[in-house]
Amino acid sequence: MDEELYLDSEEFFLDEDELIEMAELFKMFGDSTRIKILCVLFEGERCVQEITGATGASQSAVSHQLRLLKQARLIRSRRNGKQIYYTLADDHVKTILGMAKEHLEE
Amino acid sequence: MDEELYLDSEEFFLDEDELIEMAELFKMFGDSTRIKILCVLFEGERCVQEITGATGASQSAVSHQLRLLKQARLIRSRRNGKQIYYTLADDHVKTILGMAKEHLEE
DNA sequence: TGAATATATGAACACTCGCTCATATATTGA
DNA sequence: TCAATATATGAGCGAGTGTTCATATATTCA
Repeated sequence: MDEELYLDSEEFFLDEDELIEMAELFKMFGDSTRIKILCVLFEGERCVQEITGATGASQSAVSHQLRLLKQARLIRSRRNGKQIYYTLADDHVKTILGMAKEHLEE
Repeated sequence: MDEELYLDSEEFFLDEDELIEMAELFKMFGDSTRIKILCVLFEGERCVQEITGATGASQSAVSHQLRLLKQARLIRSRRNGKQIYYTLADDHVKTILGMAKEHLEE
């Protein structure tokens, strides 16, 4: 019930909280609109208009998803005048997507 | 609408189909029961009973999730007598989970 | 063959998710 | 201050998800 899962000799293990955190993280990658947004941000900082244009989703849909991505700490934002600019929070996002792509290419 | 997303100088890009495939892949990691199952399989081949015991989920729940993981080609199965043994399909699973863990530890 | 065991499967349900639509908030410039 | 622009937010919906419960299928062994 409350046991930890120990993973091989490299001491990779997850307790119940980490498990849930990890599932939450992956849920963020489990939607193509969000992946699109992240991919757009791979190229650098972008404002909502730009993201909306590049993804083809509605302004509202993009805004909702940006909120989720921000809550998950995958992206950061800063205001500049009327626009709000978003960037990837760290490089792991890119690495994780890269791994996934490698997996799919087999 | 139908545009591809080009990602930085490394030529990382995704067309619409790859985007959906990738989202489907990540959805598989987006549930703690499934992550538990994958983690159990990190240690090697396991039968359903063992997986059920290690995860604490019901036999039926485990079986349903194993089917999804198999459909997603993340695991393989082989029958040995009454039991069916499951294994990870490749090493990327481990790498992807490892990346996620690294991300969460920051 | 028949009981016991291991696993899979289908239906049903509560819950979650991503979207749209309408509207609110924030900022700028006239 | 007011209109225009950029973004965020809340309600509501249709679709999808993970579980349980009951049952089906497969295999072994007596």
